[in-house]
Amino acid sequence: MISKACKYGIRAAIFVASRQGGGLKLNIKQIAREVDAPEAFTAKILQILNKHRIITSLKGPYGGFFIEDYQLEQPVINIVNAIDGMSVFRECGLGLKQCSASHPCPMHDQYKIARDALQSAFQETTISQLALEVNEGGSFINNMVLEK
Amino acid sequence: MISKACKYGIRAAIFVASRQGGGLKLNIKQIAREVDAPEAFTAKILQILNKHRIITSLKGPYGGFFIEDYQLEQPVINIVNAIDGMSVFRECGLGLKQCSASHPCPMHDQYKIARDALQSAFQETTISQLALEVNEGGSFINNMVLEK
DNA sequence: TCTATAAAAGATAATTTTATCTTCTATAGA
DNA sequence: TCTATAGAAGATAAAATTATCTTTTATAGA
Repeated sequence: MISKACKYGIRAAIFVASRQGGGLKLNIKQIAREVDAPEAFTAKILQILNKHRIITSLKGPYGGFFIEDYQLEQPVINIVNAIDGMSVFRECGLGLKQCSASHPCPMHDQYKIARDALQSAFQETTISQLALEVNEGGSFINNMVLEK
Repeated sequence: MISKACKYGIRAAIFVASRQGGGLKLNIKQIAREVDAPEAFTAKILQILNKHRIITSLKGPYGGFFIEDYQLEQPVINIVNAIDGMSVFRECGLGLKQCSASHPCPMHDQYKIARDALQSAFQETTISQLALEVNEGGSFINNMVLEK
């Protein structure tokens, strides 16, 4: 579907957004811990997100990651695009190099429905919406802690 | 989304189905060529499909792969299940280990729509339907040959 | 029974993705 | 200006997936 890196990236961006405000900055260690992602790998992903201006980073003491107001209203698909690219939303369900309405694979129509639904899901949802949901306690960006 | 192996497998099964009848058997070389898949890898995949009784194989001279009548009406999801398993249709869109209506990730509802659409696409389509489409010339299971 | 054929099984290799580790750079504050 | 902090960049490693190669097994026909 989408890569693990991309999923970590979305969770990380949501977390940063959920803590936005008051000049607060988050460091890699915190972010990785809170979204249950490997630290060094998360650092790489945050780097990409910063380059694509999805979040913002500042080096040095008191530095870290944060999200600016204008970045909050971006659709989640921007994160997918930054990390995986947009090809998932164009690729053939049966792996053909060219597959379109004019030269379709036999599952083209059915698959397109699912692929378009996926694209809409990411396109129509903003980072701030997800952060809000998490802050309201209705949803989660880390794994459940299992009771013993 | 689904693995390359699985896509090769679906294309191969459709091809075998499209040539079904008259006791005709197809060998690995032909199948791989016709569906534009690497030969040795296709052999492995056909092995899996045979084990799961999605297609049938016979060793030895005049042997090869074919599909029996009862196998033709199977939904394509059986192929996905044989090669990739059913987890794609259950997994969280943001990669959480547990994600459900009661402990959802913030994209749960939107993602579920796409994931369910994908499952339906594979569940509601049979191998014979796709083979028929290919035989009628309306769709393709190999890459277009580009004119020079 | 022997031989040729074709798939199955097993071993190995290449590639991609995920993950980690080390060094470099920017920045704040003393 | 010096030092400590924290991200960026680069190199390396581990794991998973894709792909290939070799050997074994089953089978039809001579």
